[in-house]
Amino acid sequence: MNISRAAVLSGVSAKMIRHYESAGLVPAAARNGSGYRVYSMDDVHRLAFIRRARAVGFGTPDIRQLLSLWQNRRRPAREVKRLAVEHLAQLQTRIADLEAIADTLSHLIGHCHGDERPDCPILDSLAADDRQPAASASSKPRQAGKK
Amino acid sequence: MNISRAAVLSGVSAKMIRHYESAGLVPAAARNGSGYRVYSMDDVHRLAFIRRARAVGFGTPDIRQLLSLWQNRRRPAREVKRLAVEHLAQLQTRIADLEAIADTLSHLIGHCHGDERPDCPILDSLAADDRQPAASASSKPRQAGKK
DNA sequence: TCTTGACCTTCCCCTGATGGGAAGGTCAAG
DNA sequence: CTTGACCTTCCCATCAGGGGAAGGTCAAGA
Repeated sequence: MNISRAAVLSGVSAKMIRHYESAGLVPAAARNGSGYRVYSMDDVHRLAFIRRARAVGFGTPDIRQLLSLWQNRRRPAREVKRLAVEHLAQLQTRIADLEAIADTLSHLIGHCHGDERPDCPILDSLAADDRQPAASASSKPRQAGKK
Repeated sequence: MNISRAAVLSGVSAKMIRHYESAGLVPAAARNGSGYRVYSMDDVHRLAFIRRARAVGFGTPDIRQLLSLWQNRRRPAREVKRLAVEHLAQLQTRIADLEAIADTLSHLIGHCHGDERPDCPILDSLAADDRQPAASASSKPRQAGKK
């Protein structure tokens, strides 16, 4: 089958199929006489696997490893679990970071009256000096020797 | 002062100061006789404002608007609050998405024994067929007329 | 005065996943 | 043969940065 059919069956756009090929996530597709890429159902399954792995947030290097573990009949489940646990930890870190930002923001929003008046704690907070005065050095101290 | 001093005082790297200039977030800096960029404390404050806005996750277009609201003495706080509320909503959407992914992943992890055996529900789930069979069409139905 | 090295400039490439679009070749139906 | 749906490769853009090269400028010390 051609690439667009493989795209429909796998749920991965033709654009991304070519991209995964150039990124080495999938082996270079076979070609027919006119240079068109030709796919088998095995290829489609592999692409769908990639789509699902991406849907749970795995990045290219992780997916590469997952694919090779998937191919290998004798893989230990331990390896797969380790990858997943690491990835989950990263996700949780990102979530916590975003939550901290959201908390800050909603705090600011709660203090802003939000009417016609120009005074606004949100802007005030963005404009506030949050860095300590950096000791001395008046203008251009052309470092005597930094590192 | 030169760009590296402005970078230290504002907490924005010299690289990013140039980037913000080319992106139009800050007006083109004044130049001295040799073409070096020259900054005032006003410029530094503006850069620090950008840094803080980025720290709460605002993107370039939002920051552009926040800066112009900040400059304008007669702005209504309403405008600022609206931007912040919109941005918060986007943050919460992203957080919810990530949490859904994390939940899925931790569910899978919980079902994986993670030892030497090769059977692994994580890989099984990534390999599982999750798309309905797409009706018919056997091979290459070269569309008679799609859209 | 010359040397040195810290600083400045512009320009280009990289990230990661994805899409848009152009230029040009192929194929099948009418 | 024409048409248009499909395929190919290549380049560009996103976002918020960072890395680094090539080359000009400046100030301090010998």
